[in-house]
Amino acid sequence: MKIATWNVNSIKARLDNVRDWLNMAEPDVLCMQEIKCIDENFPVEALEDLGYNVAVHGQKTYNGVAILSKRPMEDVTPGLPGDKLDDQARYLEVVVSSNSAPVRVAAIYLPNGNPVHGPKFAYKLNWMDRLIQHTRKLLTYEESFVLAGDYNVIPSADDVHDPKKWEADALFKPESRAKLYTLLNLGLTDAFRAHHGEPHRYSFWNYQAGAWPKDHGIRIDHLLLSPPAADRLIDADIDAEPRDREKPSDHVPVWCKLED
DNA sequence: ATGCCGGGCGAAGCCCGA
Repeated sequence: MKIATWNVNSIKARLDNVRDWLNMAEPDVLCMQEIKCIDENFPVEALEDLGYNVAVHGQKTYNGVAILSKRPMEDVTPGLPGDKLDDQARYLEVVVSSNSAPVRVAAIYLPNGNPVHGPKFAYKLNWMDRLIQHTRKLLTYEESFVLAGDYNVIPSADDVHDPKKWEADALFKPESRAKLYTLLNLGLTDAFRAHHGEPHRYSFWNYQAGAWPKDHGIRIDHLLLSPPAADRLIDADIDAEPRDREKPSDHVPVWCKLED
């Protein structure tokens, strides 16, 4: 089962690119972030025509996540628990059926957190605390799950072209990285890193300053696997090809393959 | 380069992203 994550930066602006990639890569599941539309405006029919079931948790203008799955989805649950006042659409969880054990899949759009001196950074760290708490609960089920998304956290200096330039940024601040490590240290596996030790592989390149042709990127899109899912991990990679297309997203898809 | 692109909103120019 191939499971992918991609911050598409507006599904309306990216529909053609998304369709092309789905046809080429043929993932069983795609978690999308920053769809930037309300549920009613999500192109459900266009994606159903490609053979996908669709689950959407959108909002107007900003954020928004969605999950496409060729297999049936159950227990579709929008929203990260832990703060009833949080109205930002950044989390969607489903259970995807499989030939063996089903896989719980979450689409995650973790807050950016900049600027670091202010409420946005506090919101990011609090959101990560909620994700850690929720993950603790999921782990008690002892099942396969994949937390897939735009984490807006650079794990290490190997995951950024110029660590110095990013050291004061919310994506690379020690506080953000510490929370990511706390999450990983619960027993999760970074699917890409499990298959790739090489440094300087990126999932995001800024639109500005020729970041893509100069390969000035960062790795911030991750698939984090529970122990039973990690036992089923066959392969994982970043597919940078869509960044070279016309009207690209600034992020590219990251995927993993699990035994069915 | 704390805004160089790019998208939403809405119909100009601001907000936001990472």
